Amino acid sequence: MSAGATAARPQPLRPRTEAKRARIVEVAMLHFARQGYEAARVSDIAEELGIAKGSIFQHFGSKDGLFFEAYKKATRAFSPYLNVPPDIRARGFFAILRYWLVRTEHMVREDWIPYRVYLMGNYGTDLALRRDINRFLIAEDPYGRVAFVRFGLERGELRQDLDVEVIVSIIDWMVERFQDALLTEELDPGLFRRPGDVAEKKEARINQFLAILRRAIGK
Amino acid sequence: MSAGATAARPQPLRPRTEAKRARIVEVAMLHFARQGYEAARVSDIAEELGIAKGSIFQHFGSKDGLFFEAYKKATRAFSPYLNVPPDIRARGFFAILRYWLVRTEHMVREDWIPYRVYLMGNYGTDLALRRDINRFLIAEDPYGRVAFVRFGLERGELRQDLDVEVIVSIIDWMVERFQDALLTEELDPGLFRRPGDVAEKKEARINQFLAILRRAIGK
DNA sequence: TTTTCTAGCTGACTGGAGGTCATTAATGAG
DNA sequence: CTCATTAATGACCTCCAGTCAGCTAGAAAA
Repeated sequence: MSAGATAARPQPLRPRTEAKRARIVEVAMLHFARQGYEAARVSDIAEELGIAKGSIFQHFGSKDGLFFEAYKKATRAFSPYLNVPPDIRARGFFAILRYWLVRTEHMVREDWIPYRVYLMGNYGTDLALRRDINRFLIAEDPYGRVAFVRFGLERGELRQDLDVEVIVSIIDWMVERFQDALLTEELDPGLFRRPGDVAEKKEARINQFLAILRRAIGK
Repeated sequence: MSAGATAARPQPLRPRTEAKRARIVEVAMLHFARQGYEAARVSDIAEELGIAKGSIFQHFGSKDGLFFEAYKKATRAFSPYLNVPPDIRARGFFAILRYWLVRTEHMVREDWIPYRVYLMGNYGTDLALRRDINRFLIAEDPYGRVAFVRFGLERGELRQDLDVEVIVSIIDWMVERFQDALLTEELDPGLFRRPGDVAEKKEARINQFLAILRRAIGK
């Protein structure tokens, strides 16, 4: 455990080395996504790449370190909030949010590899790594959450009397809850009793969430 | 992995057996809390109890199974929402919530053993176990969240046009975020820049959260 | 009390995982 | 071509969850 992320690397690294690291992370992401953190085997990853297991440890220090890189790659693969079609953007903060909520489902299914790794990082790792992950999210803000909230504030759609962090936190929560619900459904369809009304219910949920959010943080 | 919780046990179990299970779970909780899931050793737990490691596996099937029992015990150790002094209760839903938010900090520090195990269950376990945990929370509702929300609805303090589940979900989120912030602070004091203003900031945060919540779900 | 039965306990054992390191190979600058 | 540095290898190590054949204690039956 202990994580500590990647080993320090002061020099800029040769390009070939960088390329190899990328290949390893790519395959690792797949294995983590398919099997979960525990069940993923470093030896399998090495075998699939046709390299020695030792190499992976040389590059990433530990399985934790490898996962952390995979997690970072996964989060970077997602589109920032403000990356939406111009017409949606023109309609403002809440329209953008709705756009992404509706999309979430597609993303979970289509782009499931980074998605699962991302979820594992949020829910499925030990507290030690979680700390590094928190740091990373604060430092990089990969989905441009802060910029998104600023956008809403500048357009006058959001209340001015709240800390930006608080608003960001609320957005996070909503999106996470939504993903969580989708994931749970996927893992355990029995939770949704009547399979017919899932779609409607989802639509209704989105509307409820957005309405709540408007009242909570909207002007 | 695979979890699957405890082995099936149709018979009611002898009292001595039940007592021993309880002792094991007790000690396990402590070890998990102190060392985290990964670092906790089943053999250490056995040694501390003066029993054979094999016995633990006989009782709980796996380390996962043991953790799940510890998690359940931890959650059951917490007080339900509605368990507050009468004068607080008389002041209604939001007063109760404030009461618990203010207490959270004490609880994290004083009652830290179940607390850490609880947090590990929420954040720090593999997705496989998370499914069991979700089921358990839905089935048992250990802190009486649903009853609490009903209380608020009956008093007319909450909007009638929202699903109970949605309100419960929002409450959960807020409490979790709060705990998370406290835990993060504990793990990494550097995140809070000026150490002096933490207390005030916390007070301010509680107020902000409650204000947001009132607008979001209050009548 | 004695015998029988069996749930529960034991602890040596295994398999397989992450991780190490001395050695070897590849790379690129001069 | 030479040499210094970086990367790759794979045999090896350690450690731990999980197993299992046999044993024990205590309750029920005789």
